[in-house]
Amino acid sequence: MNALIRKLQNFTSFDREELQALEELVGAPIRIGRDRDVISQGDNPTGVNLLLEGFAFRYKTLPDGRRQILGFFVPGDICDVRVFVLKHMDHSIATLTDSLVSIMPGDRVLAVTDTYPKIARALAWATLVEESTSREWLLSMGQRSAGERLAHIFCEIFYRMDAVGLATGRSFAFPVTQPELGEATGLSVVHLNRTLQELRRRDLVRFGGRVLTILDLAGLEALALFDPAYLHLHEAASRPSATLEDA
Amino acid sequence: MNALIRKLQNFTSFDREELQALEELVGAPIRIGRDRDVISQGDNPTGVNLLLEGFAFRYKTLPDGRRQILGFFVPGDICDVRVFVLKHMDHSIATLTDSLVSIMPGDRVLAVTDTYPKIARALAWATLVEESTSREWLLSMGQRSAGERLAHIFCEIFYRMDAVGLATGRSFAFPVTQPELGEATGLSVVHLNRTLQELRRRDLVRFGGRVLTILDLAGLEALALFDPAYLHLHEAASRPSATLEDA
DNA sequence: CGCCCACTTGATTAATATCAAATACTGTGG
DNA sequence: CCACAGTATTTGATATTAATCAAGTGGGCG
Repeated sequence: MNALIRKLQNFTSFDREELQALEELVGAPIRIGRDRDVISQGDNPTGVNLLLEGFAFRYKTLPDGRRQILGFFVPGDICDVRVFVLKHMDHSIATLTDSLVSIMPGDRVLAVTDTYPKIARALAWATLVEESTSREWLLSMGQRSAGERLAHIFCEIFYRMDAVGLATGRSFAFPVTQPELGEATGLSVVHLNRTLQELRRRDLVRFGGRVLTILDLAGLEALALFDPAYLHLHEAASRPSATLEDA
Repeated sequence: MNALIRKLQNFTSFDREELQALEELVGAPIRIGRDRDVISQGDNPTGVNLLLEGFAFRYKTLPDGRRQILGFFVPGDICDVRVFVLKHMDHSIATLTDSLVSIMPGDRVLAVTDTYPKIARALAWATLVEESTSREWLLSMGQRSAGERLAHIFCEIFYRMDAVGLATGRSFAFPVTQPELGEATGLSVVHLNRTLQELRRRDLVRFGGRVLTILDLAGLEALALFDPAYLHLHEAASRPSATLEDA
């Protein structure tokens, strides 16, 4: 079963027919090497990108080269379902590792969401969760200290990896380098390194060789002021009023 | 003509029937006083909020009281069309001044978007612009210095006010206090104040008495590394492939 | 009048960036 | 397998940015 389905099942459950439709939505996967753009700022988006395997991130740059990582993609994540409406991408998406990406043709997505309202709603949920995550990052950048910020990212990735079944206990692949973590937290590499060492020294995490292990989840969450509510996991969609899947 | 229509016309044009439908979508306005929540974190969203008059902002708080302003609303802005899908608001929206807000019932929005695909697409555009803005803010918080950040917010608000016809030359109402600007930029009040004084000293802006005047737009944009592309203004939607208004 | 803010200034401290350099690690060509 | 180049990680020293502390001014409002 693919990671997208697994992820959407955090929101709702699907019957056999819906599962079939979702499976068929995912087209031929494309292999993309490490550190390559999946789609670049300025491009005219033609399809909906889905990350099947590997890791990726969204980023934006300033004309002088400064780069900010806006969020990470783990398997099952979608690069914005309605990206079509705009003529030009206002940011880029790049791989962190060799990845398997599927480009879902827009008309196919449209057909499936027209036929299966529950799928439409689940995709809308995925988009809203991403927006919510982006808001939480903004809160982090503006108000959390370096240590809180880093701890918060670690907590988030853990919950997200766990939600798609990719965590082994409290350990999981997180193939990000320290320069990249610096760009995600808005810290210089040097300061990020020292901040990370502090988390290690406090026995909160182990991080090295592309694997992150959370040694003390409660402690890490407390430091980060982490509240998983913003990820909207396990929100069974039972509200009849939640029918606005198409706006 | 209301500000919502004016705003959506940055994306597309409407015929008489569509204009009528849009007018009817906007229900009885509700007056809300200054510094009050329009909707609060944890609330179950019941309708789509539209700001007709006044100013508001989206914010999120940490348990210890630190608050981050995530973005500003100017007249015509919508507080996320698909907010229904989620059970609980993950952030709050509050007024900056006495405001006029209309709550559009979800089923009415649904009916109109079902009947008028162009309206559906325009609303999707509005949502995507907001997400794009949120990403630009994240870039600002992570990579721009204090001065660049403040200049960038000033540029953004100017373009947005201008787009809904609320700027007089390069002057417009921006009734935000310095403590609030501090929460928007992630700076302490003291540092924000000094940063603002620096912009004044360089004759880039005049700001006081709730009115912002941009004295040197080119200079302010250069300092902020501002590129209005992320606001996706004047993007006439002519692409036939842009039919995914409902996902 | 008196209080609560908003705004401002100065002094000091804390957080973070920058500069410089050494050590490891990774993949590549020979 | 080894040498090498290019990163990534780490450390120390210093500079810059921004927060905090403290206090004073001024406006709006009950």
